[in-house]
Amino acid sequence: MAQRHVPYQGPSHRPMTTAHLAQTMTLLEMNNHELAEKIQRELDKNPALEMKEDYRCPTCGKRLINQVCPSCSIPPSMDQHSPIVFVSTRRTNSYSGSRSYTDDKDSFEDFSAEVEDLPFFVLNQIRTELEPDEQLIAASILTSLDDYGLCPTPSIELAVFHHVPLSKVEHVRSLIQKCDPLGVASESSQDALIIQAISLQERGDDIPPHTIEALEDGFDELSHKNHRALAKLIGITIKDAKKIIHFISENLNPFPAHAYWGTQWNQTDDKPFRYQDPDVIISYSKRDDEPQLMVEVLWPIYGNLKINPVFRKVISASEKDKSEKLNAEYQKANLLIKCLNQRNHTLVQLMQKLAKEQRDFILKGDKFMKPMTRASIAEDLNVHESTISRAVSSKSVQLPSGKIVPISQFFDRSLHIRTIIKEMIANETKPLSDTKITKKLKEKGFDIARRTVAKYRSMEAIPPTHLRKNKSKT
DNA sequence: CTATGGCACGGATT
DNA sequence: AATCCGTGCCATAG
Repeated sequence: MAQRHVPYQGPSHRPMTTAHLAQTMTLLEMNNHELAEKIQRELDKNPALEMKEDYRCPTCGKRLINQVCPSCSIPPSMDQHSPIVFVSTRRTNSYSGSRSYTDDKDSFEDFSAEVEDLPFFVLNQIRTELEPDEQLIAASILTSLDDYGLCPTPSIELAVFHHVPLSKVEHVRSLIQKCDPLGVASESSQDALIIQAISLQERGDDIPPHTIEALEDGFDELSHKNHRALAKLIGITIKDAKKIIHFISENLNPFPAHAYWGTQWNQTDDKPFRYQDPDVIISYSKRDDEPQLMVEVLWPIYGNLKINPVFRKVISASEKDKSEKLNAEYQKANLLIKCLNQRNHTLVQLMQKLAKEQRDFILKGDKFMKPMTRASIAEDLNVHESTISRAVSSKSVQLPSGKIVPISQFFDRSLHIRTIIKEMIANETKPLSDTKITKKLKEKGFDIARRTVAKYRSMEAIPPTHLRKNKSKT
């Protein structure tokens, strides 16, 4: 890749008119929700534009296979670390004007603030993965959540109610349980805990051996904190049993609704959580044993934007004064389409880079976040940094875990240190003071000031030393 | 006296 | 040019 250290953008580099540039910028800034509305508006007022509801690649026009464009997806190379990136027409729930926030913005907000947000939050995470009938089931499960985030209604009952096979209900439920407040909509606390433990294990966290067994078979003993009975039941030492109980009480949450969910949007503004559709979805498929990342840049509308084919003929057929006006509309339509392609291109490039650089973060979690700046990305991609800024702004991405986070989180400079601090405090025997944490971090090679540790701590809502209890560690 | 939180400054980032 | 973030200094609480 040719490196250009002086970012240069000008007419000679790419034949762009100023209008083209300006519009690309505006479009780039928008997230899919805004863009969908914008496109709808253009569609309404410009007869030269036409939306065709077939499934062709928005970028190159080729027919999509499995919602994936065969030629535009950046092909997987031998290198496992390069993710597949493509523009996807997968449906999200925000679609051109069908749910307009402008009309009933207030009522919608009131509604979501008043009703417990959790069901919405969860449903929106998985809506795109569900068939329409499954969505119904999901909705019904989620609306019957109790205050703890559990759904005590047995699956069979739901199956009967909806006249669907039991396996289907169970399938939907298991999908829901993997959503953000992990274990949500489980039938019981026990199930919720099991799900959480399994997913922690899958994520590669250290969990004491036999934890899952203990949860499955020795739940009574666990809840009474009866070390001895538990140890006997599973056939482990009392010490290990204590470890398990400690681990569970510190890391798992029998009441999913009480966990912090959606914190990444909450922490900045104190407004109640508001769900936002992702603009990008990252998932992975296991191939061999290395997961292959797949990045879908979502296309904001169902169909494809095209120039209305008859429009051209109408232009030449009409009289001069009228054709001027039509021609202008034609140009405008053309421009919009070009700019949209430009936007897609930039987004794909950006995500390609991000997914490659932050692979560990995406797969393994916050701890593996690599600090990076927008400027460095811009340099690598040979675009102006403001371009990256715009592309990143107000967009969100759904990670394989189902969490939806703003793309700007990929540029969080302190996230990895914060996670390490969190971990240190979680594992501390006796409360560590900020100074001690600072020292420990220095040993690990993180040179940050004591004051900064304090800041991070408060960001993570961890109480100061003297308020933290002594944790007896076996 | 030690540990923390508040305020504000300067440099980095956007 | 505007904003964000890390840090130092100081007051206050324990």
